[in-house]
Amino acid sequence: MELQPEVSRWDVTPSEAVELQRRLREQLVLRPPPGLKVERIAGADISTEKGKDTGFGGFVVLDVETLAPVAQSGAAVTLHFPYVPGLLSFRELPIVAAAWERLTVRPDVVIFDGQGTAHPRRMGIACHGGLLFGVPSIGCAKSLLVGTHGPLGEARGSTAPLTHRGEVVGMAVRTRKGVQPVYVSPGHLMDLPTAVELVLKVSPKYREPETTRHAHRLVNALRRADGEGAELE
DNA sequence: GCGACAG
DNA sequence: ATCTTGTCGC
Repeated sequence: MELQPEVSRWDVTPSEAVELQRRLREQLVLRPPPGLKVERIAGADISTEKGKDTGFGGFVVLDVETLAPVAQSGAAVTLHFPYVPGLLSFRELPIVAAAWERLTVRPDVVIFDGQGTAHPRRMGIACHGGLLFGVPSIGCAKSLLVGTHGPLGEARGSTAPLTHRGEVVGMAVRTRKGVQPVYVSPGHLMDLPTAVELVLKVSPKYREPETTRHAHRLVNALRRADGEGAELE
């Protein structure tokens, strides 16, 4: 038996998970690979059911110019970690990883539904996922975990730096006029300006990125199909 | 000790 | 996240 790499170690207690995050963050690279070209961008998400312990995860890869889906994958995995603020990756990544293994088309960037560096230890699910898959990643959350920001303009594209303990850890971004902003932060192999630019690019019409919207629909469909006795791949 | 707290 | 119906506004 070989010891699992720390980046894919899920059999930990909440206390051990916190220590693991402190070590993993040393491996983070907060800048894009030189000459990064983004042609395909993916969204990852999971769906769970109230009284059950099965999680349905999936990826949807989009052409970054047309935003048309070019590939997708899904997987059902038993949940083994509770939802604990700050430790979301330990609950969701095992499921997302199973779907990643079934994804045949590799995206250039992955957008996660949650925080990147806008996290107590700068190791949100987007950071952990980027490290795990070795892919540039972005965190785009619907609400804040940590940090504060000043007011931002009403227009789509308006931004306001998100600060935590004296550091700029992300950006509040208005992706649509008249709606609450989303919170963007780099995951791995990514920087804040590039993350904000990409999120705006894939969110031309609605508050959330098209990647997230597609992934969310996919995993919910998988969950419902499973409940009806159907078997999907 | 109290309040906050991604999904 | 999930549980749920109608309802207010562009």
